[in-house]
Amino acid sequence: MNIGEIARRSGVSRSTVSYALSGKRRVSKVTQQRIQAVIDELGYRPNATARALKEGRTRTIGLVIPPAGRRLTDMQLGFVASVVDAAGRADLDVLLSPSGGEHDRSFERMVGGKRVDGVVLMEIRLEDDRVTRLRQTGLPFVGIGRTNRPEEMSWVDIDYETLISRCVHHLADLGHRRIALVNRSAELVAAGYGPGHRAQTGFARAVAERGLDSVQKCCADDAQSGVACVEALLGEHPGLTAIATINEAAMPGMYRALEQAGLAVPRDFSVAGVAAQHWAENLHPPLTAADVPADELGARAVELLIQRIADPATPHLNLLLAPAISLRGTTGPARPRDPVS
Amino acid sequence: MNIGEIARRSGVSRSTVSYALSGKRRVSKVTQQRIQAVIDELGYRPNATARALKEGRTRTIGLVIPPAGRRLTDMQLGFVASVVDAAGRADLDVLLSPSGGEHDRSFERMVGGKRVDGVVLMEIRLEDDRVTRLRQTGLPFVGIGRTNRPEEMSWVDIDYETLISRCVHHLADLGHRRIALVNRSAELVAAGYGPGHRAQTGFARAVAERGLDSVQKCCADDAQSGVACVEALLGEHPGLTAIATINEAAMPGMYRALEQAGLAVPRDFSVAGVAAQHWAENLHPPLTAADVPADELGARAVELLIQRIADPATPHLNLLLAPAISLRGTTGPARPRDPVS
DNA sequence: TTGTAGGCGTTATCAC
DNA sequence: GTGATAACGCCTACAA
Repeated sequence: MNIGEIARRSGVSRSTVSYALSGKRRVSKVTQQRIQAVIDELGYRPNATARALKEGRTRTIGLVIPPAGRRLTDMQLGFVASVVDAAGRADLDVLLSPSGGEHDRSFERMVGGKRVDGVVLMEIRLEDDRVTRLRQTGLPFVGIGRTNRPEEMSWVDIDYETLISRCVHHLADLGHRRIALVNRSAELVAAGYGPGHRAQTGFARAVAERGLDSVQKCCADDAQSGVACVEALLGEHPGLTAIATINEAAMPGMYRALEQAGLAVPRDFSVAGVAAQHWAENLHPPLTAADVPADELGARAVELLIQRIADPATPHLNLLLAPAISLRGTTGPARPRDPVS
Repeated sequence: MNIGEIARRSGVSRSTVSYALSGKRRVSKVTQQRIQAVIDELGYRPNATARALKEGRTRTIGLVIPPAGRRLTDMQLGFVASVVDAAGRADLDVLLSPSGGEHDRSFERMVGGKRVDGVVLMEIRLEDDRVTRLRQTGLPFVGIGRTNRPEEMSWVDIDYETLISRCVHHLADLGHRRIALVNRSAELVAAGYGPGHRAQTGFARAVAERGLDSVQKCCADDAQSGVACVEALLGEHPGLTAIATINEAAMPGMYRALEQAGLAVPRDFSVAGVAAQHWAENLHPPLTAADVPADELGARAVELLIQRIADPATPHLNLLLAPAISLRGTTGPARPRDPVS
């Protein structure tokens, strides 16, 4: 079932059918109707592959997500959902590539094989081979996140450095003197994951500015690791009264460990973080956090990408968000731990 | 940059380059190396679109997920992850289509435009237009879930009817006489969502077999709705001592409502359900539940699909899983509520 | 061992 | 207002 068959049955040429469909050339009303009748009868739809070959574009964007095996955080999920949603609104399809490091087969198929018109890249590292590869091919792409040389690409990102710094200042304002940073997983940070490093930077800066005692810890992205992490922190640092974190997925476990240690939040212990708005609101208790508008970010990334696809010569655009901290009741005045009971 | 360019620079014909690449014909060592050198130098990769057009297949499968706007449950997420993972292992790419009802544009592009070699369908309804459409086009597809006429398609599914029935029997064995079923959202059930209906059936059957008092309630897929749902149940049914549920996403809220009502689990109130294994284990407290192996299910769906793509005449295969209930401590002997305090 | 040529299904240019 | 025809880039009979 192809355009030739429709043409034959309608008694016209293939080009006429094509034009009847696209409207790029006037077609007489009668032939138009005759063609439409045949199309409806046979349920014909143009072959997208042939069209893509002819037009030189696939009307598809690639979405590179963290590699298989790792569970997506709520924020990442929000990115994916909003990218897919925004693409759909623009009648673009989304091809998924779960790939992390270099030489990933699905990534290479997508990029090398020109399967997509552009790419949205998630979980970018400070040095990122995928960015290098994409720049080399000239395929339009937009990062949700950025590398060490952000001026070389288009991206949207969260200003983790500023946000974690604000968390620390907020906690310091409440009188906390010993604060811990709970980061993402050690592997991720070791691999040069941007937010992990920038959170460290912002934390270190704010802690220095306020002259606080501090400790940093990496923690895998799950509840159990959150429990272990906080247990360790409490054990090793008796004076600790507050945590700042960018690790959403570990939060439920962190709460649990505090509870089991007999520490009430925010009476005995404060927690502030950076998290997807939806997630922060639905935690129990709701987390005082810089609310990352994950949905908006994905949509903006797609907008930028569509722009770059339309005109690859567009200068690179960036969007660095530093959403305000929403107070939700997990932070309060510092109170020494282990009071003489 | 195409195969002709490589051929020209290597001083051979296009077919020789093609054969050098595919290995389907012997090529002398010297030409082989000359060609390879040029390819490496220019970084040539065959155009996937052209290849797809020629070969009549795209090496891509479609994955139809619940429509945008709704958040995926942990189980659905597990399906997506395992489908993507399994597809990747078979060097297949995954095209995403978030579409629910009928006449969805992205679904129609995917199916009508022959953008994929086969489709994995999620969240199937008892009567499902997408299934009708796929059957009509003849495109191979596999459901994660099944319609009213399961013999007409290939699918993998969870036997919610049996599992909820087992939950009820388990609770009845513990002495519970008044049990509630917390279902998925009213919209989903009204739309003919299979698991919702089959859970009702299994619940009704088991309740009748054991002569129990019962109540069924729909609940949206989020924590807040879980709170509201359980509050309503406790208020309207003072004798209630146990809940059976298939609503993962509402679980945290259900726990919270019980806690706020002063009911300890499992001492004062029991909960059993059907949930992704990963989710049940990580709830706090871990949920006594029939552990759905979401990862396996997605992988099996892809296996079936690959089989159907290879040979569309394969008879339909099914896989109906009824995993055992893992006791994790949210169910215990019935104890009357509102004891004279 | 290599080259020639046709065709996958579509769009768009040119001609009538 | 409509038709013939040449691409798009690749694969693969068929020929040499």
